[in-house]
Amino acid sequence: MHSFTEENYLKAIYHLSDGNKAIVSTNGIAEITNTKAASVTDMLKKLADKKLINYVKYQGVTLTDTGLKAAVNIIRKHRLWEVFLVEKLGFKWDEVHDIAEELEHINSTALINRLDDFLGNPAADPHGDPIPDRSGIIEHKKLVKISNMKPGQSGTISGVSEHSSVFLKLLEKLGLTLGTLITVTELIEFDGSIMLSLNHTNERTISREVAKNILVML
Amino acid sequence: MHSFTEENYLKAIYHLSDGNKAIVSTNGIAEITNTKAASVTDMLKKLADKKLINYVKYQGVTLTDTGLKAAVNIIRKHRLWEVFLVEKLGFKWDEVHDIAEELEHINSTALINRLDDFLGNPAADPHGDPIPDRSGIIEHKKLVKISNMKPGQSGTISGVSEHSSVFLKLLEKLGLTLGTLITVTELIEFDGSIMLSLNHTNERTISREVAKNILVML
DNA sequence: AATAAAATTTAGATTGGCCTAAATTTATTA
DNA sequence: TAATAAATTTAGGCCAATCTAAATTTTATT
Repeated sequence: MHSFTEENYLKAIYHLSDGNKAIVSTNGIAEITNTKAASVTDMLKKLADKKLINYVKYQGVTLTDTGLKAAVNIIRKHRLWEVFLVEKLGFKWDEVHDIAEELEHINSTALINRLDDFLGNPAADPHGDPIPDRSGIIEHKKLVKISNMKPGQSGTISGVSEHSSVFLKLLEKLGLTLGTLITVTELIEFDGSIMLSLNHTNERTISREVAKNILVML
Repeated sequence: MHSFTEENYLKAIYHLSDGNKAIVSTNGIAEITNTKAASVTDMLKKLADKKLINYVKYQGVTLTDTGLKAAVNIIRKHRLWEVFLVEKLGFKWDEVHDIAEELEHINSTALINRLDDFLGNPAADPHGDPIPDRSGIIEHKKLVKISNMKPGQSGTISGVSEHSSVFLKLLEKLGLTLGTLITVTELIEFDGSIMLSLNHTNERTISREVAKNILVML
């Protein structure tokens, strides 16, 4: 289908446009693909020739319908493989990203659909990100950052917006894993940090930076 | 580690040298890698520079210890993935080769060792080929081609030396799958075809060509 | 042993993906 | 709004992997 590299660009554009068709910049793409802006420009021309993106010189890019479909399919594969790695092979949630990054490029619809069934058609990956179904539809849950919650509000941790291993390990250590019930008890005015209760039993104080990356279902 | 392409060359050399260190020809490699001899020559130089093969111009190549190790590791991955596809995802034995061909290049020792455990450390893949253990040791069973059996001899079908989908589907149709007990009842002198009984119940006549590609444990 | 055939290698080019340095366009700010 | 800064693109090159056509070496055959 598309080359390994093309797929990575499509995925990058998808992520930068927040899963939609927002305009994305050359430098933004360069940053998350670990390449230089000049290389990105080259590739954008190729992707535009293939009608996967709309590209206007100096103005940025958006995904076409075809491009979006392709990107969503890669996301689907990535997330299903992550579920497999955690649920079946016993990896931790902070260990699976790099491996899934490779597996997502395996090209077989039969494989991915069977894998989906084997896993019981999961709705979300180990980080709470929704898994597109085989027709490419994504069920977006309305989640709220802890940093946007008011004192007294409660909810269940249902996602994270930062996937680095250091961050995920920290959450684990703090007991802030998916499914945990939290209540915001206090906002610390001085530095914006936030006090929480976990499952009505433990207390935690987390920095604003951490709070921004934890998503809660109210 | 090594590039996708390098891995495919190593695998090709491995197969052509019968899993050993026999001398392999440029044309032979070109044939199974679907490239031209000139391309092979280029790559052989690179592999020789990296000490993965011993290469003497015009004389052919052999794998070095390092090269053999790398090749065996790819074989291990390929065969474990095949087991996964058949045992866990429900693919048929004639459907898994191409997918495993892609999966074998995924680069993670942790992944493959966990997969091995998840599958119960299988000794052979769905075609009966032995799976190297994590240290690279392969347990070779002494198997005999049906075409080399004498009338009256019995054994259990334990492998095939041809992996094409047409061949495997034929075996399925004939009931000549792994584990089937067969007895050679007669050799037909005219065309070399062979009469068998299956599990002491059914009769089958197979061509010499088919018989050559079925391996039996006596 | 000489010659023809087959196998292999070299020469020279192409394509995909990437780079640096220089040029151009857009955005910012004095 | 003119000048400066930032973002982006172009120009020109590099490397991996491939190819065709021509040259060379080995093998097979008179």
